[in-house]
Amino acid sequence: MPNEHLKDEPAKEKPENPITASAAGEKRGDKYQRILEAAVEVIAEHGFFNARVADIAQRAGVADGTIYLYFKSKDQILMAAISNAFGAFLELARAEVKSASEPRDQLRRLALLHLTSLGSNRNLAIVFQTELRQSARFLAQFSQHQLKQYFDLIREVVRKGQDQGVFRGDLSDKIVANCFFGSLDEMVTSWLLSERDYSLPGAADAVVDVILGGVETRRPS
Amino acid sequence: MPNEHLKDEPAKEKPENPITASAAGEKRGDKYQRILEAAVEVIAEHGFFNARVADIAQRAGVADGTIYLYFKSKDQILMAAISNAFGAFLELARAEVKSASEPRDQLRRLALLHLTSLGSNRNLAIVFQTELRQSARFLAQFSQHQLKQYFDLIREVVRKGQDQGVFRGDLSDKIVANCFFGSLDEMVTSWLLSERDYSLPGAADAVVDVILGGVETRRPS
Amino acid sequence: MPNEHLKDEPAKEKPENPITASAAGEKRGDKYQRILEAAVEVIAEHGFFNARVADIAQRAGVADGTIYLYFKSKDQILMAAISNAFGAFLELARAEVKSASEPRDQLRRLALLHLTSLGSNRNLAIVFQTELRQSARFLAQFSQHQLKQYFDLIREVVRKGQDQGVFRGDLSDKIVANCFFGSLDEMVTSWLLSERDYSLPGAADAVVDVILGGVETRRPS
Amino acid sequence: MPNEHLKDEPAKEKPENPITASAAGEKRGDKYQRILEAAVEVIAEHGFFNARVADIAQRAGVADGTIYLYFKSKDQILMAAISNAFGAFLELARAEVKSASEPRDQLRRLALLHLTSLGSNRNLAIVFQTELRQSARFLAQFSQHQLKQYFDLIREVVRKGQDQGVFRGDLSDKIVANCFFGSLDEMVTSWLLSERDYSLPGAADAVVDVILGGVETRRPS
DNA sequence: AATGAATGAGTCTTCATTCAT
DNA sequence: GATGAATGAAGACTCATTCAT
Repeated sequence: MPNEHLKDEPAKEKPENPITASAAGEKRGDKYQRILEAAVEVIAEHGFFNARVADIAQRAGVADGTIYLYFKSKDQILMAAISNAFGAFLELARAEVKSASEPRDQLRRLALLHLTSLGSNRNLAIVFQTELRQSARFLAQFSQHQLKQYFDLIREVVRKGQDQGVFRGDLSDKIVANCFFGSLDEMVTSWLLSERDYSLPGAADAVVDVILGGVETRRPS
Repeated sequence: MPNEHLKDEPAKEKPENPITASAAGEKRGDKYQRILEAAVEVIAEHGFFNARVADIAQRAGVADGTIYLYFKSKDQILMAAISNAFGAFLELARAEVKSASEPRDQLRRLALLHLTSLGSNRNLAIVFQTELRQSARFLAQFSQHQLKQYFDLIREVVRKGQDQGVFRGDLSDKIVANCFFGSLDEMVTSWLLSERDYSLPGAADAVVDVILGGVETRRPS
Repeated sequence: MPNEHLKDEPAKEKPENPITASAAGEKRGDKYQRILEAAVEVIAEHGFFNARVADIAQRAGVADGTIYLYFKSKDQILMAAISNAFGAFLELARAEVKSASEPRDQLRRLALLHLTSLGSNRNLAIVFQTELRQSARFLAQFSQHQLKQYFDLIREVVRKGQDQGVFRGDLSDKIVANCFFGSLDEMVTSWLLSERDYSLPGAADAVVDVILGGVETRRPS
Repeated sequence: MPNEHLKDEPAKEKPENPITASAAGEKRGDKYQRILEAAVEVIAEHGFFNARVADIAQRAGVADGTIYLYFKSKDQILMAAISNAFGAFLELARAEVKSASEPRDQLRRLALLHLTSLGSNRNLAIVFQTELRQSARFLAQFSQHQLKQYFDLIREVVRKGQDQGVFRGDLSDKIVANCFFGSLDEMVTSWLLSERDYSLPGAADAVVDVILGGVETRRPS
């Protein structure tokens, strides 16, 4: 488990695929991971509904039938891929929160992690941005559970900030979390649709600036 | 109905489904619209890929084959439905911007329109939140064009605010627009996934508060 | 054609496929029947589990998908084919019973009908002999219902004969019906497995002779 | 080979599974038999075509691949199971015939054996009633051979009875054998489809009564 | 213009069989 | 001999699209 990643800030110095990387580790053998990775690639390329199981198998270098030794159905592959990757991300996010104690700092780190993680794995980003919502509705279990945990993590930080008086107390923590997540999410989306000629993590500060600016209590100059 | 929000803005006095409503007008006859509306309903219910053309036809009260007198393919239906609805929304958004002159006011109005429009038509909201991104990738033309116009509208307001000195000049207008749109977008998404037991437009002020708070130049107290 | 077997039994003067024939009549259009007939042919040839839907479609002269406009599943085709044919046979059997009043005569006629019907349509006979029992277990509804009615018809005749004193009263009507049906059934099976170089209806008298001989009350010579 | 079962008549006092029992004997080792028995169970439960080799393997407590060390194919398993069981039954039947000399007595014993054997092993009965005919057509060699031998045995008894003048000479021995076998066969089938709340061997006398009654020469009272 | 029966290409999934260990 | 993971061929079924009426 690649969680020993950051004391101070070194995490951002080696940001390649923090999510996928942590998913490795031979869980259920090599093929399980290969299929999962192939699935993310193919789904990113064609979208879930246009992705053929045969393509995933081929890209994973296994026979079609082998897929079904590891997954019950095509749906399950998507679920597993998202859940797997998001679960890893969630761990990182929690570690990130723990690695700091000041709420503003914590949000800043979360934002950076969010953009770094997705910015370093385009395929995963695509799956997250386009398939996650689909699955949220149709394969409903997922987002209700894991995504909510991410939100809860953000909300906790917000509430702590409010308790400490560094964040405005007149805002719903839920709305703040929505703005925070939504802003980051949209950054990723627009980055995906763009030529991706700029650094996504590089925009983290600006985004945090905006959100924190609206959330912080005004310090009389 | 979250409409009693403004005093002297006649435009919003008939806000029920501002998007869909404006799409009416017998374009290419009654059936065209009926099919479009049926498509939004069915797609909202099952998702684009699980929506069957036969279902759309049935809900529209026409024969399967009739669909193809009006649309070239299933893809075209989704495109048209989104484009149609979004085009109407875009008009409203432009009118909203014109109806005010102060940038902060303009953003406030846009936010309210955004949340009111989607908050008053659940089906359309679903299609926007879940299918729009898919289509952005697969039926690519759309978002590149119409969604960009919406973004550009926001960015213009932001830039104007920066020029006038009411918004911080050190922020990229694009990033601000992303935060603005992303926040609203996430509000809608979380509202859809929730029990929808609260008023979406009612949250507009809070969202604008956060974003504007981070964007406005700090007035020395 | 084994039809010239009887002098004064008008019912049997047009016995070509009494079962299938009566099933005709454009029920649900031409294709429904064509598919059913094709199904019987293909199933007779390969057995139900080895029969491919595509083959049935081809033999019926329709597209694969067309099958599913008329039947819900492959199983349903078998069910329908058997039920359809057996229903028609059941009607004939009832008519046959009504056409005579003397129990021995009634059994004689039933036997002749049984052998004539299956003897004149080899494919149907195969399906009945080999697939009926399978379906009795797996598509259980059928035999529980229709086949039971045939048995009940036989048992009624037997009971009437017992009441009238022409049949031994010390035998269970169920066992007698089993012997009667089983004997006929086995005649068909062995005929199917043989070269079919003899007339099946021609054996009716002998079978009835044996069964009746064992069932009749002994008339003192 | 447990065939030393009857001197006079005790055979019927311990009728549990005469067929299966005789099949034992470590032919080609323990696993061969275990697989055969598992096959009968699984096939009885699901039917041959719905029975998976993996299920048979599991029930036999061996690995999937092991099956193929003992059998060439799935078809071969069915063939072997039926052949094995029927071969044992055939031996019993021959012994039964030898154990008596009077034709009527011989038929009576055969009937009792038939009903006892199948009545004491439901799974085997199912396989015989439902799969035997299938295999008769598709795995053709079998019934043409073994089943024919059983028929021939019956026919010999019948012919001997005719020669001795105890059976009517005007009946085809084949037809009589068909009636005899068919009646017994149907008894088993109807017993299987019923709740099996009655004793199958208990019906032997009645069946023999009917058949013999129709076959015996009438003794002038 | 409208219909809706018909089409048939496309794909997920199963499972008998193999073979490296 | 024994295993069981892996294979991949095969087939039922769906549904967007067409076209004769």
